Amino acid sequence: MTKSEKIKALQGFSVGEVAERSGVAISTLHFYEAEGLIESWRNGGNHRRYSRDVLRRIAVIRVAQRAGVPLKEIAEALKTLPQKRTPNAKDWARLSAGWRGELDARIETLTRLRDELSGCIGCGCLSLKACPLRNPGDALAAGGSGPLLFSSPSEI
Amino acid sequence: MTKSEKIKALQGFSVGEVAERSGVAISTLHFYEAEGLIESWRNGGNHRRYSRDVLRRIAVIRVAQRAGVPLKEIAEALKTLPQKRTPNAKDWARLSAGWRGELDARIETLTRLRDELSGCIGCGCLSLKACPLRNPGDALAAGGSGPLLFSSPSEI
DNA sequence: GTAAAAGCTCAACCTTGGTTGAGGTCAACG
DNA sequence: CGTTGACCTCAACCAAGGTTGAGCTTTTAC
Repeated sequence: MTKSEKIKALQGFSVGEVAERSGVAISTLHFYEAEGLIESWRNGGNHRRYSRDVLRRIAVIRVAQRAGVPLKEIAEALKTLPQKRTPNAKDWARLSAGWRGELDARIETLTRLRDELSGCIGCGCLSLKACPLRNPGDALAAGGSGPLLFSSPSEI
Repeated sequence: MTKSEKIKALQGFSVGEVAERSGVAISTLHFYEAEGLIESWRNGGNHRRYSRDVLRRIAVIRVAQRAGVPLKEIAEALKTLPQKRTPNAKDWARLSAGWRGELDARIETLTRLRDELSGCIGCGCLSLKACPLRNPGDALAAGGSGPLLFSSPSEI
């Protein structure tokens, strides 16, 4: 860390600096703070100051969003990070591992849908009684009590 | 088709019947009609009447939604269906084939993200300079002019 | 020392995909 | 013929994830 970087670390980043370095709009940073996703303190003139850690936090938030995790869930996960010390690699890895499961599930759901869709392109999608798309696998597997798209195959 | 089914076909389904047979709320059917996704005519008392075709249309809409296609795009695609005759299996298959491409792309994006995330769980996600999650592959591949998450790897 | 740039708060607005409710009409059953 | 239940329209509301703008203060640069 250079001397000027040490000063930076003590004074903190301004909201504009964080926006530029993270690629996130200032309004989004305000929004994230209001939603409890990030934190800041204020300087004498009521301007926000951020610690260096906020950059990694924002990176994690954006990755989780890409994985399809809603902000509220991300906020919950971030609250499980240690408050006393700066989170380390292991802490971040724990969050990632949790989200990987959700991501796996989403990929599997979409992959199943794609396979069914592929089959139906060949068979005249949605026109045959046996079409799996008409009766989503999940609802069927759950015992048929789910909200079936069509109550009887003869409907179409 | 039984005799009563023939009468049904002439008179059309009521909105309540379509809701029950399709598993979609009445308010949603009104909404879909307002958005140009489905059509109806009116009986003497200004009540909506639907042709049997609407059921397949709704099935297709819901499948496309599951694939992540926004309603506006679905509406566009549905407008390419023949207006003169009842769409046949080939017509529906064409739409499905188009959406399959989008679905493929979404699956690939998520799969790449998962693989990167997996790597980072092992490596101490987001803490190392080489972490691919910090600099999404797409932006990099596009020539680096995209909105990079962090301008310099040394930021974190 | 002054002007521009950056920051502040708070409320309003945006899109997507619908749901809810008020106030009124239509239809079907007994 | 009356009373339910189904239907109508239109406007308001919801959640998520932000963006925009007005009006005011602070900081920075010349």
